[in-house]
Order: sequence, then C-alpha cells, then structure tokens
Amino acid sequence: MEGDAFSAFAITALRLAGHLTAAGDQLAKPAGQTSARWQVLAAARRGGMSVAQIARTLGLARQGVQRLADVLESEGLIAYADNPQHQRAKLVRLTEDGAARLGVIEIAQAGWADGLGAAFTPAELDAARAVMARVMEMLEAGETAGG
Amino acid sequence: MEGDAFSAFAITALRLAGHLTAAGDQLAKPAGQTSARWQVLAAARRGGMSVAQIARTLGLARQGVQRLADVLESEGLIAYADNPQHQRAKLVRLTEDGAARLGVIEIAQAGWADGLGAAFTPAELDAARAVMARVMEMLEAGETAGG
DNA sequence: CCTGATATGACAATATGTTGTCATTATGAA
DNA sequence: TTCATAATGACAACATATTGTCATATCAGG
Repeated sequence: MEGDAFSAFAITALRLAGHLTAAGDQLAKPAGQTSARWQVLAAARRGGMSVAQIARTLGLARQGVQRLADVLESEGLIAYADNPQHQRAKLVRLTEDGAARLGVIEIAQAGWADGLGAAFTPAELDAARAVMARVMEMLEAGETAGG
Repeated sequence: MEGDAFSAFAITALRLAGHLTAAGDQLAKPAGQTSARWQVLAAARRGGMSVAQIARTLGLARQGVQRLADVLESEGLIAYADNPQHQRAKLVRLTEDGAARLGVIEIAQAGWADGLGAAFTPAELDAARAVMARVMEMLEAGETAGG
C-alpha cells in the first residue's frame, strides 16, 4: 500500500512540526517573543501589507493575526500606518524597537540553522523539501476543491 | 550556507503540518471528531496506557491530553479502568462507541493516504521521512540538553 | 448615483496546547 | 520503616488559532 508509506510520512511531519515550533519558541524567547510573533514581525518588516494580507501570506486566519498584531502594536514593536488605498485596512510597519527584537531572533536563528544543517547535505534537505512541497500542493488543491 | 537550505526545509515543514492538520480535521469531521481527539482515540485502542503515558507517546503535555481524555470519557468514547499498578493513574480503554468512531475515521484516512501516496514512490516518501526523523532526533537531543 | 459582492476589523465562542502550582500516590534508598 | 524524590491528576492562567457573526468600507457594474 502506498498509503502506509504516506501515513508514516504524515505522522512524522506532524511530530517534526511540533519540535520545530518548540525550537522556534526557544530562539525567540531571548527577545521576549514567540514563533507566532516572530512570523508577524518578519511580515511587518516586508511592509506595505495590512493585517488581512499578512494573514493570507502566513496561511492563518485573519482574526488570529489581528490579535497578535494588536498586542505587538501595544508593545511598540509594530505600528499601524494610514493606508491611502483603504481607510480601514491600516498598513503594518516595523518600528525601530521591533527591528531590534527581530534582529536578535534572526542572529540566533542563523546559528541554529547552520548547526543543524551541517548534519545534512543540501541535496538531502532539498529533496525532502521538494516532497513536502508536492504534498502541500496536493493538499491545497484538495482544500479548494471538494475538501 | 547549509543553514539556508535547512531554514527553507523548516519553513516548508511548518506550513505542511498546518495543511496536514487541516486535512486530518476534515477526515475526522464525519465522525464528529478532530485530529487531536483522533490521536487520543488511537492511543486508547492500543490500551494499557495511562493519560500521562499517552501524553509522552504523543509528545504533548500531560495536562492537554488529560483535558481531551476527560471530554472523550464524558462522551463515552473512552473509559477509565482501574490500574492494578497505580491507584491514581487509571488506564485508558476504548469503548465500543469509540471503536466505531475510530473505524469511520480510519476508513476515510486509508483512502485519503492511498490517493495522495499514489503520486509518490515509496522510496521518495521514505527518504523524506528519514530526513525528517533525523532532524527530529537532533531537536530532541537539543531539547533535553542545553536547548 | 445605486446596488450587490467582497474585504476588513471587531467581537465572541470554542479548540488546542503550554506552563505553573498543588495535593496525593508510588518508588527507591538509607 | 522512614524519608526524599518522582509521577500523577486536578486546577488555573495564558498563548495560539479557528469558526462564526456583525457593521462598515471598498469596489465593480449597471
């Protein structure tokens, strides 16, 4: 059964994601952040996006990102800027404080990724990533279609 | 930089997991369940495990599994059985109702996995899974150590 | 200018999962 | 047996994320 190999693949992927999220939380912790906030800060640095646009980019529900963004705004790490294109949909901008926090996280992340990546060949990682990406494409196609 | 390949791998893995969880929720939905409940039901079928042991098997916090198990017990899908080895740590057992629900889910899951798995060779899936498992082992080692 | 469809933010309810704390129960060493 | 330690379940607080609903704002077509 191909299904058995695929099921094992899926179970491993889910468990791996749990560990990766935990690792991301540890990387973001010294900056007083979490994986989820880190994602929003990184999106804010790109700039020119509203909360709803960021949510679509991250593949998350609009409301969840809105909550995170409101917290980050109250802490001064991001700011809402008027959007000449849309009165309600303010643009999310990274503040200087936010950029400093994000920098701390990304320095730690780079060292972490280098350390773990050294145990693999780029070909191994890329091949695995390609399989994951193909699965993801198939799942996305199924989601928009029949479910 | 190996780190770049690894970072791309990690980001893809996290996004894939989101899609897999969503797919699991869809598979479990006809049985009135979710991915998380399905996991606990499957563990209950193995039998002979307490809530804390199930939590360790799934890599989740004891308290979260306890909450799910209490809900499933109140719905009659699992039952707590006395544990001769431990007065407080009751053993989790799947009821007939629970087995029926789990069966519905697993029939759907088998078809789903066969359909998606058909697009890949077992060698591709196993190679990708092996890389994910190696990453997971390294992360687990790092968590228990200085992580 | 209207009108309907869509996008957006606000709010609420719920699900999942974590961390922390506490009392009780096992376990193992002295 | 006694005592320190670990394991367990109960409870609370919080973080993350989803779905649903609503009012308002924007946009595309007539």
